[in-house]
Amino acid sequence: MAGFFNLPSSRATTKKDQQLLKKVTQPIQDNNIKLKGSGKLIDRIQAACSFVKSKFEGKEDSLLLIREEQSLIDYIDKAIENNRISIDTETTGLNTILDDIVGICIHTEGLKPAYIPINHVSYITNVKCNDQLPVDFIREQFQRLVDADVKTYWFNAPFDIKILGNHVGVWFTPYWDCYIAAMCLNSDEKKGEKSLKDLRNKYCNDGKGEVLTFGKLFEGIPFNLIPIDVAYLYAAHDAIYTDELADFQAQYLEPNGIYYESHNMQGVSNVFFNIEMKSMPTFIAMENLGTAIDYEHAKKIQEKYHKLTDTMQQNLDNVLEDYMGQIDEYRRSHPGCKLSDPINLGSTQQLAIVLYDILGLKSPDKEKPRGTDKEILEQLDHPLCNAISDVRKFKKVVSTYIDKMPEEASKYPDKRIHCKFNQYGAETGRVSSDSPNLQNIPSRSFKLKDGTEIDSGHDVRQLFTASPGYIMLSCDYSGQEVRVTAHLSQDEKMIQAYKDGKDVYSEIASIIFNVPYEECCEKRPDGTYSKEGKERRATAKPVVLGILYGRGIASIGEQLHKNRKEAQAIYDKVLAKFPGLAMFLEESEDMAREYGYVTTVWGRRRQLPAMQLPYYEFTYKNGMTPDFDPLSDEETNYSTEVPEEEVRRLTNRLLRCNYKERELIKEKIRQSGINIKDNTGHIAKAKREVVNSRVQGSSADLTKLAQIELFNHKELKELGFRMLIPVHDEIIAECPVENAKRCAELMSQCMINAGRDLCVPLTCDVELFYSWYGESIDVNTL
DNA sequence: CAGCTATGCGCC
DNA sequence: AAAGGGCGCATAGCTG
Repeated sequence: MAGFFNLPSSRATTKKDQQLLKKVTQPIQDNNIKLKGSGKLIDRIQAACSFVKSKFEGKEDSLLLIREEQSLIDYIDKAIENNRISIDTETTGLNTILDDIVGICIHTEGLKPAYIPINHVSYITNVKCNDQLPVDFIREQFQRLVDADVKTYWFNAPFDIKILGNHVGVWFTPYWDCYIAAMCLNSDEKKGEKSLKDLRNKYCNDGKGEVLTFGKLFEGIPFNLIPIDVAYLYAAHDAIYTDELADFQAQYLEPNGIYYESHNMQGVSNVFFNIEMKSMPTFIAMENLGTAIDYEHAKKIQEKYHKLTDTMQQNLDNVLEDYMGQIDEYRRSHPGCKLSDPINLGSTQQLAIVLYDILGLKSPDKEKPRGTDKEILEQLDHPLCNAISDVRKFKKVVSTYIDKMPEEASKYPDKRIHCKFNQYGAETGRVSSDSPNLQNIPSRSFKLKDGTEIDSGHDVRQLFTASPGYIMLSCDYSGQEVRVTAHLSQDEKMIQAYKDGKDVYSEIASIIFNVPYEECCEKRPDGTYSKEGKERRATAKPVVLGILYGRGIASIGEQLHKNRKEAQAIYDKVLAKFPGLAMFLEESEDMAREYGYVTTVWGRRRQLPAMQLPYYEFTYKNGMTPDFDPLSDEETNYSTEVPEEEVRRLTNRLLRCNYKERELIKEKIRQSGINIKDNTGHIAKAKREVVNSRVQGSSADLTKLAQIELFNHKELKELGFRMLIPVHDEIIAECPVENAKRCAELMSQCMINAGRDLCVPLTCDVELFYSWYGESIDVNTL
């Protein structure tokens, strides 16, 4: 294995290399790969091939190409014996359902990394290449790994697992995903530098070899067109990189790892193995199953919303008519201005010109003098702004949801919508979703300027429907984040409130509105529904979350329509009522400052390096200290380092003065030959992230634990229960209609059980629908 | 032409 | 002085 990395330099350092690289990275002129005459593509393939071959000359024997049955059998035997294998797939694209598998890279200790070609096609004849093992045989062999429960190592496991599942027919349960491990170990891994190669170079390369940088080589060339004898040279790396990276990570994450104890990795290891790796199959299952779409309903609302969009656009055009004179006038007097012809009010730049330069309006938001967001448009309350607001709302909902969802689903043979869940989508540990994002589907209605209410929440959500014979279940944690906060803070009053079956949002609403607790609940003590109570609670909710996420007093006041003083009083009163909460806010900050990270209930970490930065950093310009002597030979003479004492003095001076003075003092310091790096902004942001990360991260942990519980529940499985979409504190699922009652009970029970480690009770609300957010079905009527 | 950023906005 | 956190996506507009 060590010898494998003694490769010749893979960087395009020679002139010839550079020319070759340039050639192969030229854009493809003709994307129609079926066309034999697509000369450009053929040129690029040939160029890429000769480049790879020249780089690997003489090294072909360090890699194994598996084209015979016995060869694969032997390899699988060895992997079973080792109880470990790394797997990586090569495909024609990134869609695990629509694209196809091209080959598989595997590696196990004691054998060379190997490549199994499956679907390579000659780029000249467009005919499938010879000597590729049949898929049925590969399935049989890989199934042996599954049956023997061999530990499988991957990078971005869900992708490869779905590819192998959908196109080879074998479903793996992953043991180790290096990507997820990397995020658990350092959630701060820089964006865009999270690829296998990036991470492997960062942590395993120790300068012992150059980076293989021909990742771009095959960009735009479908991998199945790369000749096998070239493909295997390139492809077999990934499995071995996976191994290297996993070995590095295991030093921290495996209980017998050398850094496990010394770095207190118990919590992180728990999150990796018992939350992340265990919940991974739940995401894989949801992505592959997808969600049914109600195409009839889609057609109906498409008609309705397109028509209304046209009406709104027409209305805007009419209003605009009145101002065309002024606009044309401006065009004449400002040649070369950015107004297009015809004018595009969807452009924020052009709209700003109209509002602020032509109409002479003044932004109500001092921070955004040329802002055009909905708050500003609303406050301007100008006929043009009002018309634009209406158009925007419709365009958003039509383009992002109503037109998009059916279109997205139609791509798939099963006509269901298959999004992607990014299990570690947020640095806090939250899941995100894309292609399409199913976690931001409208849930509320919006109002038009004329007062008409458009119920986009119901209209759009009902696009998502239960499979035939099934019914949808939606179950959400009530007050998930605040309950988690009660546990994290160990605030006795909060805990007691929950133990008494009270709602903390309502408790805080009673402080804000200065009315008894009972008048701040959605339901009165007699069980009847209270509109005012619900509203008060609903007002308190963002205030509570605001406090948790470091929202400023002024901003809280704004939301409550109170002045700064009143808002401060409310803030103080809330913290006085829950002293443990106040302490939690402080202690979390201390934790971040001391360790550089904060933790969740279950041990997840989020790195916040800004918390350990000094407020200001100073360096002497040009490395010249004030006593710089150009004739001196002493090296210290060139130091850029400002003495500690001086740093302290300057920092104090900057911190103590007010905002106005600060810029002046900064300028003075600069003039004295010192550069200033101001970290106060980063630190302030990190301070706000501190508490949020703990609360949001713990909530994410809890929801993932719930998914695990639901997925592995034997009875639920037998009842045909299956999850569809997790939406942060809520899980959408479906089950056969006849099992609805039992599934609803179990669903709620599982989700509550998932939080058994918390010191507060949890409550979950289940609802049943035939379509998401459609008419609520009473279990007893089924 | 793709790929990037800025702005705005949907959700929890 | 004032500052809410976490996402993904559509559109406009710029760049290479």
